[in-house]
This record gives sequence, C-alpha cells and structure tokens, in this order.
Amino acid sequence: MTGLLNELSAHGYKITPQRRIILQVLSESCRHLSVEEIGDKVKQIEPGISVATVYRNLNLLAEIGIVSRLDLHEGPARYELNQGHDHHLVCLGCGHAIKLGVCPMQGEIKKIIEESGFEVNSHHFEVTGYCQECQTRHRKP
Amino acid sequence: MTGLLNELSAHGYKITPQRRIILQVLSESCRHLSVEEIGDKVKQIEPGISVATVYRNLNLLAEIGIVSRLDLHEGPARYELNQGHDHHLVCLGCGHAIKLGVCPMQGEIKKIIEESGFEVNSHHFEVTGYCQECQTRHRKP
DNA sequence: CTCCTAAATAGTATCTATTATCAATTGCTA
DNA sequence: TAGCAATTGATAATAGATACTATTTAGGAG
Ligand SMILES: [Mn+2]
Ligand SMILES: [Mn+2]
Ligand SMILES: [Zn+2]
Ligand SMILES: [Zn+2]
Repeated sequence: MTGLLNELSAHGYKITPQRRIILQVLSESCRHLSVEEIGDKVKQIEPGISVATVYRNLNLLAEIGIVSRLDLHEGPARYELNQGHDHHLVCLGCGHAIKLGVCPMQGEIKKIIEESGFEVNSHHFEVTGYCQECQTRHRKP
Repeated sequence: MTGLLNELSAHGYKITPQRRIILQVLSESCRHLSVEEIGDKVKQIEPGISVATVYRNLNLLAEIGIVSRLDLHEGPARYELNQGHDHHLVCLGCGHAIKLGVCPMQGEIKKIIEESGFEVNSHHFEVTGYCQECQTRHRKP
C-alpha cells in the first residue's frame, strides 16, 4: 500500500485522503470493480467523497499504471490494481473476469503484425462466455 | 444487395425503404462506419429517416449477422457488412480498421481455454497503434 | 386488388457512463 | 507557517444509445 502511495509521489501527485481510500478499497478487492462499486465502498469509509473524485483518480491511476482498466463490450469499465499485462475470460453470468495466463501477442501472430508495418501501441484480447459455476444455472431453461 | 434483402425476409422482417437505404449505404462503403456517418449518408438519400431507425436497424442487422459491429475501446461502435469472422489493427491516427487475416482463438490458446472448463461464447482481439501512413505524421513532434 | 394487423417508423424523452466546470479547500514545499 | 498549484465536491454538460408513443406501412389473407 505505501508502495502505491510512493508511486503517486514519484510522479509528482499529492497524497490525499481520497486517494488513500481509493487505493485501500482496490487493494482489499480480489476482482475487477466498477466505478460505482468502488464509489460505494469508498463512501462507506468516508461518505463525503465525490464520485467525480473517484473517476478522476481512477483515470490518473490508470495513466500512471497503478491500476488497470478492463473495458467490457457493454456496461461500465472496471478497475483493479495492476498485476501486470493479462487477458480475461469474462463470464456473462456472474460478471467475473478470470485471468487467462497467456497472451496472443506472440509467436506467429506477433510476427504477422510486425511484418505488416503497423506500429503496435496496445492490444486487447477478451473471451466472453460462461464460467463453470454459471454453466449449470444457464443451461437449464 | 438483393441477397441481403432476402436475408431480412427469411428472418421474418419487412423490407422497408429505410432498410434498403441503410444496406445500400453499407454496401457502398469499404470501411467501418459509425452510426453518425451512416445516418448522414442515409439522410443524403432520404432526409426524413430518423437516427433512431438507423440505430434500431443496425442492431437488428447485427443480430441476424448481416452486419458486424466493431467495438473500439473509445468512441462509438462502427459497422460494416459482415465479411466473416475477423480481427483488426485499429489506427489511432486515422481511425481505419485494417483486417488482420488471423485469429488468436486457435492452437495452444484455444486448448488452454477449453481445458479451463470455460464455455466460450465469443471473443475479441484488437490491436491499436498507427498505420504506416500515420506513422510519419505522428513521429515528428 | 383491397383490407387488416403486426411490424416499423419519426420524433422525442430518457438513460447511463463519463467528462467539464468552477468555486472552495488542502497538501506540499520553501 | 505562508503561499500556491493541485485537488476536491457539487453539479452541469456531454456522448452514445435505448425507450416510448402516436402514426404509418408492408405484406399476407381473403
Ligand atoms: Mn496480451
Ligand atoms: Mn477470432
Ligand atoms: Zn460466472
Ligand atoms: Zn492511420
């Protein structure tokens, strides 16, 4: 946690109570949270904090790499503490994003893209479907 | 073009002037268009058509597979006539989506996902960066 | 061909997610 | 500890898309 605060300082940003609390909430969660979820938890700790502040700081934290943003193809973006580059299996039933320990930007695909002359900035790979727990629930009807 | 109209009928949907024009616009374009762009072109042909109708019909056409929707990570969705499953190199400079002739959902990655017990519904792979034409423009400053 | 009805439409209101604005406050540094 | 840029809370504004509703229409039955 203090490491994260140092990271803020190192980038020239101030350590505010709001930022402490946002980082606390993120560090206490084991899954991706929407801004609304983060805001709710933040307000349980300190009710006066504005949702605008939550948005602002998540953008900032994502920019400097402290958090990573997960853009699903519908609904709001979700955030978690950055745990390095990864991709996810996103469950349409329960919404959980299961980490996939492998990245498609390597081997043959990487070579094809490089050879095309395109200058790669970033990439996204995301699989949607149903996790094992949700498969039973979903199969029935 | 008549093939596309038949497809609509075959699914039990009516062939309306609005739908004809939307399909005409899509078939005359060689790239992904936003709803706004499609709406503008549609209104050049028939000014009375509502933007709501454009949205409604693009959703419908996507649902029955006549068009494919491209969700970028920011900005509005973009559409084109469905040319089969594919992925894109999306240029941050000019916005063009260059088709990538290869899919990461195969080989080792596919196997890993299958073995995880996750039931795959769909997948997205998208690379962002700068196309060759835009690289020069972008490098300078 | 004409009639009928479910489907579709135009116009507009509403919604969700996010950013912009701005006056008031506050963390940091000298 | 004073000063000031950075940050904040409150709220307005925006973008993109969907919901609603009265009206029109495509296309099948007769
Ligand atoms: Mn990757
Ligand atoms: Mn694919
Ligand atoms: Zn699930
Ligand atoms: Zn380009």
